[in-house]
Amino acid sequence: MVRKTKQDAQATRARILDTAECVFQRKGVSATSLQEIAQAAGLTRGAIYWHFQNKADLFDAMLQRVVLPLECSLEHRDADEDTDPLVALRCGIGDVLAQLVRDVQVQRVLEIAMHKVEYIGDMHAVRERRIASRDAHMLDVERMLALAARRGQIGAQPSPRVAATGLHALIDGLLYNWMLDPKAFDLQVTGLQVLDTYVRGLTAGATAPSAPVRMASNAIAQ
Amino acid sequence: MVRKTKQDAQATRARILDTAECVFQRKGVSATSLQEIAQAAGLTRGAIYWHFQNKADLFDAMLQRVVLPLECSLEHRDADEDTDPLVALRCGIGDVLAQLVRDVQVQRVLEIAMHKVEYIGDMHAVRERRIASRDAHMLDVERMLALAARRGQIGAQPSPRVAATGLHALIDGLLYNWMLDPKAFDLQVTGLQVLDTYVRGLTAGATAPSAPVRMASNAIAQ
DNA sequence: GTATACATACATGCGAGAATGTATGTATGA
DNA sequence: TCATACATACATTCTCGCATGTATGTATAC
Repeated sequence: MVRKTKQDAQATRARILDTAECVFQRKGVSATSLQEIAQAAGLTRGAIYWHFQNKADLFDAMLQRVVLPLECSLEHRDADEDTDPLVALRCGIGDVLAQLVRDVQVQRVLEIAMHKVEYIGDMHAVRERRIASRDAHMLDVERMLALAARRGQIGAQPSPRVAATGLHALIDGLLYNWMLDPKAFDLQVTGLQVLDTYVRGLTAGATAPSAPVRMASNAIAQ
Repeated sequence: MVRKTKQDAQATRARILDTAECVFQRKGVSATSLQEIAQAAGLTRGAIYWHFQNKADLFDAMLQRVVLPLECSLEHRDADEDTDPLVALRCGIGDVLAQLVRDVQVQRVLEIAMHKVEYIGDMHAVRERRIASRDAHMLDVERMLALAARRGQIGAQPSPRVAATGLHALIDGLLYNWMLDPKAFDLQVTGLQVLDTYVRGLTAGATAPSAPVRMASNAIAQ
């Protein structure tokens, strides 16, 4: 083949990532050779080794491409502090669920990250970043729950940290099980119902009368 | 080496499984060769091929050895129908958490099953059984929640199915995150607190006055 | 009791393939 | 002309599955 312009090269890079997503999802990360990805993308291994150091680097880039926007949308939600923290929380999570339901690419990458990769060796760095990302997100949630507690919207009984841990576990578990079998339940509907149930458990020990949070602003599209 | 008695052979088989657990945990399933397991166990590949058909068969046996007792303890809980279903639910989950905290072997296998294996190809059968097991357990939980709803202990608002899905997701997420970083939180304490919060969210819509379920019978051992 | 026959419980050796990383070739845009 | 963007070729290293070897337990016959 011939040398391309920089835009063409970026397109090639994107094509490699797109192809890798599909092959990884189908065969798992460790069972997929770079040769397979290259062939499926209509290239050779040389192209992959030009754009990425090795398979771990490729996997990392693939993950970042999807996860970064997702995290940004969450952090953006946390920004507004004048609004009701419980409403903000519900909206943020609702957005993530909605995005996941509608975006097939996010589904692919999340399925790979949860069920089609072994976090060892080269992937250890990826695992570390996963933990860091989780901690950051949990700190945000914890901060919002602490604010809600100060406002008397929820009780102080489970500490904000514990409450945040549970909330995060609930969402993680939902995603985990939905990825395992997407037709087992409706992620958006069930997810919001379950989330509301958990939050209702938190508001049970509230000092202030709890305003009905449900169905605030997350219209279930389509 | 020489031929052993049947008991010796069973010991060899167990040693292979024990060794496989450790190596799988350290290096991941797909990156572990049977040669490594054999060498770590002080044997050769011949021994492994005698006891197991291949790596998938070995992995399956390893999983069954730990999961089966765990499932039995859960189903045993579900048997008593005359007691309070919510109490029974809490005790059952509390038992599982306690067992997980105290048994290092269960921790190893669960970590492997969650983070160190890719569910594709040969492992697909394992994944299917994982789904089946989850469905069975969720049916049990759903049945108990339906009973609690009929008794007016919890509201009918989230259907038993949705409530069970959330409950299962909550536990799954807790285990998943704890396995990712065991020192992030105390599984037993946080787990029960979070579980109580969720159940409190269910009881919020109850018709009958809810008896305090907390601290019923799950003393946190040790 | 013991000799025989067979199954058991491994060890060892071999062949074939496949994946990785690197080194090198090559044609083009700038 | 030179760096870029790939393709191609090569050497090395594993791994798997099978086939075969071997020595012992075990049951049965006599």
